Amino acid sequence: MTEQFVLFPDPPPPDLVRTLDLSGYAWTATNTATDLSDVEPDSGWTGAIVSADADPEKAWAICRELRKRDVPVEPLLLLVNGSQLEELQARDELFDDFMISPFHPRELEARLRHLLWRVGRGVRPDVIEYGPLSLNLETYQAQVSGHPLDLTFMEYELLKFLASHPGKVFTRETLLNRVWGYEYYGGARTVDVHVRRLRAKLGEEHAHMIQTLRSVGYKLGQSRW
Amino acid sequence: MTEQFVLFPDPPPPDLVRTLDLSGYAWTATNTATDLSDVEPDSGWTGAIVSADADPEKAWAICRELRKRDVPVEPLLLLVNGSQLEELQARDELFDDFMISPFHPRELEARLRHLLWRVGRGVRPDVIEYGPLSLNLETYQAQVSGHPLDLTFMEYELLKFLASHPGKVFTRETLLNRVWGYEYYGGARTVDVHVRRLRAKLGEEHAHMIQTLRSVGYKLGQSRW
DNA sequence: CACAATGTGAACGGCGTGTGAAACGGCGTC
DNA sequence: GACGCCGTTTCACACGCCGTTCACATTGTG
Repeated sequence: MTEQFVLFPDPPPPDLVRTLDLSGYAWTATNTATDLSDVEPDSGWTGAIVSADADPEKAWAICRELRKRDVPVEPLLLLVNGSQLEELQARDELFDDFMISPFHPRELEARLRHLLWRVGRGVRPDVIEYGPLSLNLETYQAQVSGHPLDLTFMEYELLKFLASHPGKVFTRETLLNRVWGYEYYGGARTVDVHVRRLRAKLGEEHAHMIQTLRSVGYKLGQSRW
Repeated sequence: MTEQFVLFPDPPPPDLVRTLDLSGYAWTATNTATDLSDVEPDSGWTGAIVSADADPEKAWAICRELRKRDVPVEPLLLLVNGSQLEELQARDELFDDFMISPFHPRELEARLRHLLWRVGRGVRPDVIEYGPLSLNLETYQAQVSGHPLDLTFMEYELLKFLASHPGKVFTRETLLNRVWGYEYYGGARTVDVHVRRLRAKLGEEHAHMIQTLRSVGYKLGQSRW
């Protein structure tokens, strides 16, 4: 119900308005980002759609304003015409997605839906996924490639922490601090045993997801470069 | 820098190939995700571009495969035609961005650039770079001109220290103190052996990056004067 | 040419890690 | 309160990597 988009400019492009209305999205148009706070809904803006068609310079300014707020407006969809594609370069941080106008109404719907899904996932991750691994944080269930894993509490916590930072290496010391707690005082070999059990439960096929870095620690998966 | 994209299907759409070639992106086409590991570059795939135009069902299957790997392929750009936009619904997790074909070559360029930028900044690049050399301090990965190096702990530490001060010459004594630790007491020739192994692993092409200064010590790279 | 410094190959051995099993401790049941 | 179960921690031992050292070859320098 409280889907409220910010639109630029005011008045917005007719085809944009038409599609939003048909899709059931509410919107508010503006020409200046400064006075946005006055009309901002309590739940915050759902996102922004900025058309750079008419006044590109001002559109970029609006984007910057929207991004500079205490709570940046996300997602931000940019509408450009074909000749403006080069302008996107070196401005990657100012928008989340873009679309070439004139556009297909269904494309706008699809992009908005996908953008909302993406930010929704980012803000409140109730599941952590990495490759074949999937951790449901609400139900404490874990599975690899569809097969559920019967993990104990500590095993789950360790795997969750590793999967939250894929590719990053953690020393046993760090793992003890972050997973077991700062007040924990015990042997570092405890980590080894839990890693061993995790590998066993991951199965031979996925055991290598947790890698050992000799005289350093452990990491889950690999990040490229 | 080896930018290597995975393309589906094989052969890929001609306009896609043409644009990628013109933009200077390397690519590999495939019809099955299973045999991808055989041709995967050492540095991993840069991303994937899946065309759902010809065979939508198989395209979705490919997307799932690419996402379920131990190292998920990211970013994944989906190519659809206008009538397939509805199929995107409820499949948000299978792609990062989509584009309607036929497409404007500049749009493809812009989307790829923005996608690469996004995934690139997603992981905070805590890396040391010097020339073709690149050290990821978080994952303890090292590579020269795209090829990963399989370094041991001490080799990595030594290379990291040298790369942190490019062009500067260090005596064996200094290296022992700074890399091995101040309390270390052992023969200085240990450094020589590690330098030798580093040179070997750097490959003949880059072995000269570590230079010997007779009766002084070692340095990495050239000091510019 | 002589000597020193460095490169090279190989071998030793310590130490980090994997592995199996036992001990510990909390918690619920009888 | 005694017992047993289960998750966790600790211990002991074996294995193999890899850091270190040595002997010898090669290169460079006065």
